[in-house]
Amino acid sequence: MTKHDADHLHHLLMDVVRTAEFALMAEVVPGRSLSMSQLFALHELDHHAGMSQRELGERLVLEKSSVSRLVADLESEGLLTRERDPGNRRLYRLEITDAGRRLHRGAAEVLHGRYEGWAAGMTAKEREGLAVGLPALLRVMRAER
Amino acid sequence: MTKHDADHLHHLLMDVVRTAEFALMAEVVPGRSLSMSQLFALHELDHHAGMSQRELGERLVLEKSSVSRLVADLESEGLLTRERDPGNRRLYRLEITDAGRRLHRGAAEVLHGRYEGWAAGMTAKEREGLAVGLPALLRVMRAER
DNA sequence: CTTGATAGTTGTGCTCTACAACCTTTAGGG
DNA sequence: CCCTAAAGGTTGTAGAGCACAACTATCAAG
Repeated sequence: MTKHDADHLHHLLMDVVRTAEFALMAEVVPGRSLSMSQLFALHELDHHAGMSQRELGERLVLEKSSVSRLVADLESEGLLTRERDPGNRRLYRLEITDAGRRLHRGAAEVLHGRYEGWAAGMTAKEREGLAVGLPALLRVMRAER
Repeated sequence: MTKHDADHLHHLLMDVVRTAEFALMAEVVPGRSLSMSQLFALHELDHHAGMSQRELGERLVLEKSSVSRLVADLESEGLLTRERDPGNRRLYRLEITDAGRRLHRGAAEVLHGRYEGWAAGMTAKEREGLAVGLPALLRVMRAER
């Protein structure tokens, strides 16, 4: 990897982070405004029901106080439920509600459409490159820590 | 592109945004704490001297008031200079200072090292995929808007 | 029963940002 | 020439999103 390559990647990555944040989050659900963390939380809960707040915080890389408020908001909007675990009443069991699931699926739908638009603008080689490269990038970025 | 592919990309992209933000910004400069926008601004100014604040704002996708404060901070830290354009005294000509350049180069150095670590953990195919896929992704995400 | 750990909550403050209202400088008709 | 409108910036203000610290409640183990 040459110095130029590294500089190139530097610029690319920062650009992707900035741009993707806009592109991903812009009006994902008509009417309602969802933050990245909220959307991510619903996504996690749709896939792994029964998580505790601590567990959710670990996945989202958020401090427990932030999770507490995040979850309280989602609950007050009826997107998830909190119930104390009978076997260990210190922790909550978080469950996504039907409304939450609908919202998440709806958002996924919108994003899906957005991806299709993007994919249509790329060559097969480029799509293939992303499919191979992005998971690898995640793998090594995570390993680093 | 199948539905599964889209869902996969959805997850991937959100993950990359979250993870990269951490990986990119963590302690880039020992001692000093630089925000993403600050770092990006220095990067732009190191490459394109003499920009106005409006121009910088366009590149960073920031409102002019945000740019105003961002730039004022960097100036007060001696990382850039502002001088009114003699030909049009409404606008500033922003110039990165030596200190700013050193800071930016130092950060780039650190990031460079980080990239090398990451690159070492990837196969040639994966690196190639990123080099082809990321610019394409940026291209289509930008076109969309 | 006490002590310490675990899960979560609340108070507080910081950073980053946008929006609106404002000032200054410039450019273009009348 | 003015006068008006636009362009570039600044400041007041407010909101989102987050972390840290101090607190409460529950549990586990000696």
